[in-house]
Amino acid sequence: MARGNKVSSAVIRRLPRYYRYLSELQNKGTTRISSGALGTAMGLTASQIRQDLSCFGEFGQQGYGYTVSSLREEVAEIMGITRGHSAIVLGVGNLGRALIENFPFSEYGFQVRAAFDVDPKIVGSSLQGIPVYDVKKLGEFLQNEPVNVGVITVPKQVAQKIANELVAVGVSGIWNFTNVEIAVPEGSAVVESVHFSDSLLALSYMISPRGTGDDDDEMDE
Amino acid sequence: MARGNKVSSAVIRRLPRYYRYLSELQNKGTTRISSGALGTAMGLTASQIRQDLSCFGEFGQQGYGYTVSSLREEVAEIMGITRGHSAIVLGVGNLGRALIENFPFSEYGFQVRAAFDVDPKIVGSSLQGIPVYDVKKLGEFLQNEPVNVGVITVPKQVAQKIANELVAVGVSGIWNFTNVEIAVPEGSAVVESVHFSDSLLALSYMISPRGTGDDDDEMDE
DNA sequence: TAGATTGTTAATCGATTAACAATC
DNA sequence: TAGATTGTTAATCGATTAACAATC
Repeated sequence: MARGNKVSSAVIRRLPRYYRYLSELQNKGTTRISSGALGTAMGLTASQIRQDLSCFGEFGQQGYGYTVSSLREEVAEIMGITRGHSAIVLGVGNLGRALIENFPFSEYGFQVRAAFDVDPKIVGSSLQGIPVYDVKKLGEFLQNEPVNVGVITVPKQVAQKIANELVAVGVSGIWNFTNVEIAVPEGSAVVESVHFSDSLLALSYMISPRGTGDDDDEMDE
Repeated sequence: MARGNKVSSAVIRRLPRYYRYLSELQNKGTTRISSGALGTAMGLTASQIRQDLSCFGEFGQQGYGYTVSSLREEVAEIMGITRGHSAIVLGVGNLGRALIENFPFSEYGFQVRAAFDVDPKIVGSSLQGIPVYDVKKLGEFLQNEPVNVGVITVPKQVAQKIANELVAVGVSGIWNFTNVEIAVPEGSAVVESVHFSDSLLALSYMISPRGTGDDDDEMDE
């Protein structure tokens, strides 16, 4: 077990996929699986799966494989799902509202504590039981109730400004949905961005006659 | 110039970022840039940038660097922005509506032709001038007006079903926003997924005490 | 026990970085 | 011309795959 070593970004990005497949297997009633079978299902090699898991410990049994439910729980633990994260949503436009109303934060261990906006028409209301406050009250709110993650769904013009405020009060993660690169001081918060446009442009490349791409089959299909 | 070779996924994923930075530089009025300066701005090495670009041609000039506007155009061309893609949106819930109303498809060369839903309350209406049809009319619509990309924002239970219909009528790309893996027959359509949950779970890992991660600084900041 | 499958070490492959001749 | 910077080839680094002893 090569624990303690730095875990590469490639491995971190595969963890949620493992979790997704393991959850699916569990729902189907499958109780055990080998690295070989999981690899076939996911389009990865058995070697890679065993290598990936070995970053975190020993979860299998020789001659048997892995118990689906317990491996799933281990992966959940590794990713920090059980850590009881709290979050706030900055910007209750279409996207912010879509996330609050439809995205199952709690399934991933996050509790949304509040949302913030500038529009007086929605400030004071609540969505799914989550109160919407004036963004001016952000600092005040965070002083009383520290949160781990800020979800940025504001217009891109104010994204960096909001990020600065979040960093100032010591948020540890920023989940950024705007199409700009958020800059934070070295070692302050971690920024994870969902860049819709990057994704669409990659797709555009891949469907353009010349760029059928080599890989990527490894992802889909 | 190593043209004609297969372009790796890593390179394809960086193209949109190049485009983003070049657009920003252009907006700032910067007319020329060297691979060194661009690398510093983006957190990449000059070598990598030159290596990446060399997959597609020669765009610079020794002793000078690159002309921002023309490199930007070249990258746009490479990604297929100028190709005049058309798209339809499947599912006009919160997220579908958020995309239609806020995401600048046209900026990336996509024209949204129609949206589809099952809800009789919205079927027949239009958003931003885009008509919402009954999903039953999907096949009929596509016969008369072929589109390149289907954007899937339906509930995940029906995602695969919709994907099958899209593939059946020969769509070349699927932009999937549901939290499931879409399966398509080998060599039919390209699937590009925006997995919100994968992103949030990666963030969860990174903010969890043990998993401050090694890399990723290479991405943010 | 025999067969299966793990965790890990070694080999391979690919991607990133460094170096440098060409040249604007 | 001298300095800067490209495109490309070679060197390094890291990630994936293969192999295999350990063992359930």
